[in-house]
Amino acid sequence: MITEEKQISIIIVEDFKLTRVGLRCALNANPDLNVVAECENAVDGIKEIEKLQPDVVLMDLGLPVMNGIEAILKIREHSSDIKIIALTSHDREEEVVAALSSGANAYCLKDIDPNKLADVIRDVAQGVCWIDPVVANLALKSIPKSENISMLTHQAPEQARVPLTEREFEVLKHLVAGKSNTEIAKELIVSVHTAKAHVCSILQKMCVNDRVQAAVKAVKEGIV
Amino acid sequence: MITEEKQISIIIVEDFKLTRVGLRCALNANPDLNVVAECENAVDGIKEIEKLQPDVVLMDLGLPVMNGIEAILKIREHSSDIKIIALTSHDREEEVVAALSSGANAYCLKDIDPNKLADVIRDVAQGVCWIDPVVANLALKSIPKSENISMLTHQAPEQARVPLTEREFEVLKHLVAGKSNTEIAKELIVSVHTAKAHVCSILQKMCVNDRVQAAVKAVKEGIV
DNA sequence: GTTTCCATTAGACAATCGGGTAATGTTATA
DNA sequence: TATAACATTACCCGATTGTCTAATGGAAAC
Repeated sequence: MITEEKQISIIIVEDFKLTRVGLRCALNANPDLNVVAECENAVDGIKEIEKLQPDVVLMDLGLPVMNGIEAILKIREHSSDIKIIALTSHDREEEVVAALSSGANAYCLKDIDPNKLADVIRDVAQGVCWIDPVVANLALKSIPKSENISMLTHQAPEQARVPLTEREFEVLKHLVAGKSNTEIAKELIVSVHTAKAHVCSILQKMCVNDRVQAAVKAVKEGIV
Repeated sequence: MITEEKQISIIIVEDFKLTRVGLRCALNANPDLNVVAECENAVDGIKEIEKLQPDVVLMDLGLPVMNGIEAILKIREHSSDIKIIALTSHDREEEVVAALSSGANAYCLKDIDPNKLADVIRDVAQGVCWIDPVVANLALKSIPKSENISMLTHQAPEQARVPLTEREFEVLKHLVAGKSNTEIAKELIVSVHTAKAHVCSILQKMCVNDRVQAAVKAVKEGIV
């Protein structure tokens, strides 16, 4: 599952220069990791991230002016593909939950072993959610008990979901962005008829009645 | 942080014998891992776990009779130290959330690379929370937005968002549910004109162009 | 080589949507 | 009391949506 055919590009956002340099050195010692930029504040960080589209962002939470959580929210407004590792030196509960619910994929304490951090980066680049032992319980506790656990305790009927095609998936992303059929068509350089056909197909496959339901379902299930 | 001075004891709970044997072989190939018991059902599994007090439990979720989630709940009644890795072959959303909220520390799909699984076990034994890429988004999405995220993000001045009225909030909920203006009107026992007026107002206040964007924004910001 | 799946295009149609403007009654708050 | 904010209703109109049927070409699977 975890393949490492090409380098993982990384941007570090961290206010302490010493930590920044330390991270870069430690990570660049790994041939498959490539620190493409370092930023000392969130504003620069967001700019660089939009420009360079890295695979992974190491985001310090304790930044001045705009803090890490705000930065994560900002990043998530535009991109959901970039993986974000929240870095911090302490373990305040609210911060853990806030970071993860804001869109961070992982949560590390700064005293992590550099080699371990490299491993985590590789994992997270593949989409893994990784949470430091010190705060893992906090994060897990914040997951609400499913109100219908009993439903699961005796097998729920699997509802054979029909998979979307690649093209439909593209259309869905635009749909979730709130674009009209006309706009989607323009974006994909096809006729409006095509866009409509795809949307129609998406609605049927997702078992929903209209594009709003499709968008909401897509967001809730994280398929964006 | 991750030290491996002594062996990690493991109990496997899995109904398919072939998978069980496969897991044991793969794991025992690692000198630091030690499979101390295998069980083909949850009842035996719980007994063995209580008796042997392993470091880590590999718990299949798709067990017959008493399924994995029930088993996890049972285990957690007595012990919180034992680390539980939920194993499954599919990726049903409810199951992911249910497993984690029931007390699992990690969630793996069965198609994981055996060596990777060994790594995960080492991590989880240290308390790490590890969630497979395929379902990581689902898990993270289920973490509720901290209501006081604004406390951590000294924002607010920039946005100056107009607050929705109670009525508009009601309408928004129906909108997110994918209902049409007509349906919303029926639900709230008002005329379609009223529903439209509210929707129009919602769109303006939320600074979006159409109901899809409003719905997506509402879901993403957790105001549903 | 045939069949199946997918992407593409088209026309037509009823239903719905979103934006105007405007009016009325209620309820707070100043 | 007066002013503001909100909920409510109404009409019009252009744009958009979702569904239908139907056809074509390419690619993959059998």
